[in-house]
Amino acid sequence: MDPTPLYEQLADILRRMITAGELQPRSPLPSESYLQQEHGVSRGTVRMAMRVLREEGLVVTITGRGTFVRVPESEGE
Amino acid sequence: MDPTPLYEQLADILRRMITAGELQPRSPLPSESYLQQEHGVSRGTVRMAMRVLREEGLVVTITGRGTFVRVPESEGE
DNA sequence: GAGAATTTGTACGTATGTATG
DNA sequence: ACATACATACGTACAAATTCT
Repeated sequence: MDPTPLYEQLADILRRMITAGELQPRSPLPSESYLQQEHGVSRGTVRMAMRVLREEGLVVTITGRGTFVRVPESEGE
Repeated sequence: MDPTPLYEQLADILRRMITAGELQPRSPLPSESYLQQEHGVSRGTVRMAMRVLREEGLVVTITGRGTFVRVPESEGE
């Protein structure tokens, strides 16, 4: 029952890369189009995963730039 | 007793905004995602309400743009 | 500065599955 | 069986911001 949704699975993968230190603070996550192709999911699904991480305060997204691992000390950046 | 379905209720609200002139011809209706959050319903329910209004000829929807109050004189626009 | 390419943001279209009354 | 309502997941189109050539 209730298999974990794809966007949750993708969020899990990215979350681990962050908490494991593979992705350092301020470093960019792979772009949406990359993740889309790499994981064989739609852009909407990628964006849902990103939203999960944003809501957890793990990443920050900037239009036209990308999504970055959040610096712990920053409230707004 | 069949309480009025949510999508009918939402259609009623939007229809009133149009007939009351709050929403002028060619002006955009609130987006699906906005209505979704604002009324606490799913996107499917919002879309059903929109379909009702489209079938009544009250609004016209354009992919990637939005849904607009129909101009009375236009058959196809 | 101009123009193209990249990246994220927003909006609608469609399909499927689940649950409830 | 059927209508309602939700969630997930695919797609297309267009807009905005930034970066690169």
